[in-house]
Amino acid sequence: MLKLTKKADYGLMALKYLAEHPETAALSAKDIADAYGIPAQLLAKILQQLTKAGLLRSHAGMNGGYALSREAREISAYEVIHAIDGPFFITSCTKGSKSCELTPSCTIKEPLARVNETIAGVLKSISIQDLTEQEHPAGHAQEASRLIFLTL
Amino acid sequence: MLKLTKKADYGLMALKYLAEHPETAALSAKDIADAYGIPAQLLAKILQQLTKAGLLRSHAGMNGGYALSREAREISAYEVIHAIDGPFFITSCTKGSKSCELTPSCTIKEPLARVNETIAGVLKSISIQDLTEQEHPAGHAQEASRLIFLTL
DNA sequence: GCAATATCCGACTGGTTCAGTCCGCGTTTA
DNA sequence: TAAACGCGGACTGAACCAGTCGGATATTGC
Repeated sequence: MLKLTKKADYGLMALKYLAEHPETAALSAKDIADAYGIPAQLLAKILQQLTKAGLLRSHAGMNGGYALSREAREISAYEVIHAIDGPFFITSCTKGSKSCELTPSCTIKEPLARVNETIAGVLKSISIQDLTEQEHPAGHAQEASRLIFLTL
Repeated sequence: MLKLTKKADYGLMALKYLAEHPETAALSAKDIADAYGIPAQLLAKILQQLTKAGLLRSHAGMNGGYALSREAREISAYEVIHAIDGPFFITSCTKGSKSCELTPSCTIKEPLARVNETIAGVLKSISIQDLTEQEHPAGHAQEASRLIFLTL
């Protein structure tokens, strides 16, 4: 449970790959898929979703492909996941669902909603750029999580 | 995506209910299920899992049922979720899986593993007791998440 | 213009997981 | 002894995920 779908994984990998190859004008879905050994057609659909969400710019035709629409530092992991898997909620019933109004049961939801926001905040603080800096050099992400642990 | 299973939800609700009724020696699965309007047989299985995990104490026979095996403050949401849904990982391939060793693809995993730990840390910091204090009175959880947002 | 290379998009399938149910067994107490 | 309760395996239907197929459209190079 609580795991990313493979699609979201692939999406993050693809964006990271694009961030690592800024010199090329555009990379095709097949290029990226081959680099990681993932199904090309599946990745293609994912990249289409990311394009529709405005995270990528696409270009059809020969030598076409995809490129980041913003700087890698300006794209958060949260945006990627959200674009692919849709809005996520830890609570199984979102506000407005009937199942919870009938039974005044879910007093649990309030604290969990706060957890949800916390997780979203963490994901928003991590950029594609952070993913490319696989080594320790005190990126945003690492500092943040260290601080979090100190405060808990 | 990234949502708790209903089972985990039910488990948290049940523990919260038990924490709110410390005077009674034991509550049956049916009692709790009726209180929240959830399927009794399903809840029963969940409570059994929590018992096996050591979070609850069970007592068979008439007037039997379940009771917390520790103080509500000493039981974390993480333990409950872990007991019901098993260990969770954000990354789709855990360490040791073959699919990732073949392709040296997953340089993404390291940062995501850190996110995973962060989330686990947040869940560990929330106790059943915190769930019962639905109002604001500056419980652990709230303070923690406020600090997190400041640091990010 | 034509063919190759791309993105784009809907439909489909097989597999897995989740939610929930059924049923029989062991245990405790009145 | 019978009722109330926990225990645990097996099963079903529904939903979702991963991946594939097929075709339409756009762009480029020759």
